[in-house]
Amino acid sequence: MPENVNLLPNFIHNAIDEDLKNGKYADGIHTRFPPEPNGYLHIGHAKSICINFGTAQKYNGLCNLRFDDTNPTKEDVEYVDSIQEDVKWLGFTWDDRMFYASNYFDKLYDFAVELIKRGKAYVCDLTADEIRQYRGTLTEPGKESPYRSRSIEENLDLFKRMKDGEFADGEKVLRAKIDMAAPNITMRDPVIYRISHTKHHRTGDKWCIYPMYDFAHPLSDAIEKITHSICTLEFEDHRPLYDWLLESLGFDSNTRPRQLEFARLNLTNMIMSKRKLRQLVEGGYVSGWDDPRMPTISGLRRRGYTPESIRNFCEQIGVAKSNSLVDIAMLEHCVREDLNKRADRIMAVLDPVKVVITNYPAGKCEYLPAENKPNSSAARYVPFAREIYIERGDFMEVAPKKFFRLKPDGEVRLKYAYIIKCTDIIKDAAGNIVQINCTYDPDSKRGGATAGRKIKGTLHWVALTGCLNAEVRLYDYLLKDEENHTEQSDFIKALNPDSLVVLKNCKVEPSVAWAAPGTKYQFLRQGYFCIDKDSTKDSLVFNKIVGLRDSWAKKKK
RNA sequence: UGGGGUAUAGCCAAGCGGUAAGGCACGGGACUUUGACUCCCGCAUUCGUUGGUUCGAGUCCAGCUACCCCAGCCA
Repeated sequence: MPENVNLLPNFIHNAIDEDLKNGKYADGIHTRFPPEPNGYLHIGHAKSICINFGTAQKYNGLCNLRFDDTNPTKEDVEYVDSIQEDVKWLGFTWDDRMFYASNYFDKLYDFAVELIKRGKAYVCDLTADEIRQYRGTLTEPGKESPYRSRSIEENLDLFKRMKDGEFADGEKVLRAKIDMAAPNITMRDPVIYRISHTKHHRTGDKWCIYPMYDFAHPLSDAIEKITHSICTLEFEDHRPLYDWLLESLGFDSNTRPRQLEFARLNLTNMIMSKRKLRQLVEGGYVSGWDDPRMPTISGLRRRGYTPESIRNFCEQIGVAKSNSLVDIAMLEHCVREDLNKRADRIMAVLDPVKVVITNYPAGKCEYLPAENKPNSSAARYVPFAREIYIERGDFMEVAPKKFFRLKPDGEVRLKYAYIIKCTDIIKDAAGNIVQINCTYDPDSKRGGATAGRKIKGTLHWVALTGCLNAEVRLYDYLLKDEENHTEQSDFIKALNPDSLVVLKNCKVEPSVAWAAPGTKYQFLRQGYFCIDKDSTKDSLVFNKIVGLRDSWAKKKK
């Protein structure tokens, strides 16, 4: 069952409504998500996926998954597998409609031949360098290739020989014959087929010529009967070519696909370019494509993000044409919102300091009932004993005015347990606090005579008895700067050196002992955490997904 | 003085000639055995700018400005 995405009203839907009103696309709306299998999908692709699948859903139409694999020098099967996994994980299905542009190579070849027959394409012998020179500049028109006026017969013959492998890479190309003086550079006789004696990951050695995106894409769309071909803004200049091709090959304007362009997603503090992400992986700056700091779908999944939260994020940011930089806080809000509803609450102490409750009997252990979730009556039992750990940051020897936590002679409530009072502290030779002694109020447990006493602060804790040792990995943004305007070459210098902090001495309550990797929890008062795939039952590893909102931390600033 | 786009709050973003939605962020308050959650309240006399049309303009027209994209045999 595909999940629903409820996109906000947007210009794409307005355009579709208009088309429908004008009697176009009477057979229904059909979109496609067309990744090139040359890298892992990231949150920006998630936006595109939600738009394409979400638009199809809204109009009771269909959305295909299509691998845009027209450049074998850059593509690999490793990526087609991960892309499928990621789209599925996000909650979408393509049923039996998974296609490859490479499936259409025969048809595409025939279309090219047809174009030649119609006098709208020619084989050009200019070198890549010469083509560039002939193209002109932004302000000056190009000039026509000397090969532009070859006869249809000669073009047909040459193109077939290109296909048959008679020429070396780069020796010849097939070009659309449009207008070398066009103000739009895309229309200055664009290359539509190039020679590349490269093995393709799907078609093997069958082909030594491969179609260019500008040729393959509109025709693949037409072959699949796509109605709305949604892509990003940088392809806006290519739309005239998209239309020119379909027009030139005689596709009916009432049913042929229409290209619509939206602004790609940018997020503050995030690296989104495929090339930079690859550089992070290959340079060892992160542990892989699924490093929890990566904006990849696999990274977010490992970090502990849920598909629901990502879909919801994509709904909330909207779809428009203005370049935007979305605050990462928006994404974080979406995970918190989702996890707040579903994550079990547990107690874990990340930076432990020992507390001894001096009037609590040695050797005694109580199992206290604790809620798992706000809306669940099911309870777990957490052991309580004379010696417990609390968070080092929850004690201050000299505390500021509004510090509701433990301080000398101060009282604090232990969540699910008793009210304790700090009586004295023990330090080592260097002056570090190694132990805090407290007394407890035996009647202050839930249901007890003094349970209702108003105590401002409540702390989480873990008893030494039965507690689990864990490693917790804390993540921060890969980029400290909100805006990522660094150049390709030096963005590495802008990386946050503290994006990963590993805590090895964390103490977790025993209830999580058998939890599987991927399980998400709220560590009370701290944030949401997820068991990492590196975790074993002997050594637990948690990823911090996102912290709880923290008005105290804000106040301290 | 090539072409194509985009400008509405700190960040996204609705708005389609009738008097500025919503979310995030932020600030204040209530509640609280999570300084969380939840709930209230506040947050654009004004829509890049200047003119024009109109009873009425963020919406229509003209000029100006700023920013983004395009000169791969990448997608």
